[in-house]
Amino acid sequence: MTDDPKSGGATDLTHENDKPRTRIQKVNRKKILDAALEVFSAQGFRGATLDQIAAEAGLSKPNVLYYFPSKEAIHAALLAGLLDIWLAPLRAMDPQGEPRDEIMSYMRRKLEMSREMPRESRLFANEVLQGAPRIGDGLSTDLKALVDDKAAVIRDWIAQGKLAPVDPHHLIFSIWALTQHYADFDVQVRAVLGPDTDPFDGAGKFLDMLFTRLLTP
Amino acid sequence: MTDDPKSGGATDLTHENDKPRTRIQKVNRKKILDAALEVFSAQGFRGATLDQIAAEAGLSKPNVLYYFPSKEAIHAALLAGLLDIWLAPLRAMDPQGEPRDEIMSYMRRKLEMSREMPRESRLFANEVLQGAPRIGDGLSTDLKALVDDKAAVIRDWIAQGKLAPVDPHHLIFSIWALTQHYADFDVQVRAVLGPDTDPFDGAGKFLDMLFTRLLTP
DNA sequence: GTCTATATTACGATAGAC
DNA sequence: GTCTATCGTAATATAGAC
Repeated sequence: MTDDPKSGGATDLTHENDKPRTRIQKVNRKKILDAALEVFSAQGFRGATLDQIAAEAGLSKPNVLYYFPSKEAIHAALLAGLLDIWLAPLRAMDPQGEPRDEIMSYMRRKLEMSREMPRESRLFANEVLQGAPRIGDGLSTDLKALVDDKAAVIRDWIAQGKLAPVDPHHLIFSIWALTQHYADFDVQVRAVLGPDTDPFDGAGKFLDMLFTRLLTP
Repeated sequence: MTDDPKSGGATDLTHENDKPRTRIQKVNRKKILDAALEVFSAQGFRGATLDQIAAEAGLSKPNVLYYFPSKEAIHAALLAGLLDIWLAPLRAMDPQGEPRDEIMSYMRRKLEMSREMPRESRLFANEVLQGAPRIGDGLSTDLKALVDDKAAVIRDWIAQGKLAPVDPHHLIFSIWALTQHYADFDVQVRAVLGPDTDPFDGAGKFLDMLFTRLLTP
């Protein structure tokens, strides 16, 4: 890995720029957060142990706690940026754009995130499924505000006859449900399809057809 | 929520008739399983504690372990019947019936289960989300067999021009995803819709429209 | 910064009185 | 059948040497 302080891919939840850090601090924090994402997303918060995270990160347990004050803090650091990353594609929906293109693009981008970032999806699913104890406020403030905003946009589009009349909120829920399902229920989907079928290939075609039919006036 | 020993209808996972038991055994086993469903579905297996289950059941912890040999055994008892209950509506899909009616009825019954049995839905979601460590085999055997069977039925219907051409497996996945979302992500849905809107009313209308449009040739 | 050793609690499960 | 008391373990977190 080359020096590259400004780097940070799509999956970067590390907030490495929040505070000044030495190089080794950045590297180790990143190792820990990646390991924690692996373990928390697969086991949930309570199911995960610091031993597992330390092993996955290739560090000793006390060393992990040298970089983060507690298990809770590691989890919080992961969740902190997640909602923003998760909602970026919805935020990008352009009121000036062509309605069906905008919605189809959103859906496709969301499905792509399920394929590329299944651990993040499952981390989020674990949190919400258990009542969102550590992210709950963000749902009824930030999330609700954004969704209400975009729902109003969709409502306008419908009023202008550019979309079939559908409930905007439930339209958005349906995109979440259908795309995240392929990340969150991955084992079930693969168990049903068998080992030789890629779930996302079929999902892409199916969801294209579904939303085309749903949205065409 | 924990009392009411005489109740017990659609949600009965207790298998009370498996072995002969005295009346008090039946009552207490049922209390424990209901409490365990409450706690496991909200916290996941590892997040749940016997203390919580015992408190919810109104029994002491050792008394809980008098009726079940271990925490694991309580969880297993809950999961044992769950897959069957969960798939009963799909099993009921009739190859002789009118295709769109059959699929619409399946979807509606599944949405109704999300409304009436959200805890069971979340218990299942927790299990699958974490890789189905305790139910995995059932997915690639029983579940796959049933879904493949019904997928063949749907394929026939399509070949006869009675349905729009859609991938049968992904059609079934879409029903699961869209209906279970309202149980599994309940807190999120309610946070977005606000306290005065019933998610399931809107969901029923929306999903009726969605699947009607999808399935009409 | 990193480690070994350890303090401390929480939890699953058992013993044994009643 | 039910309870109090308790054992043993595993998990979070800290102390302190290097």
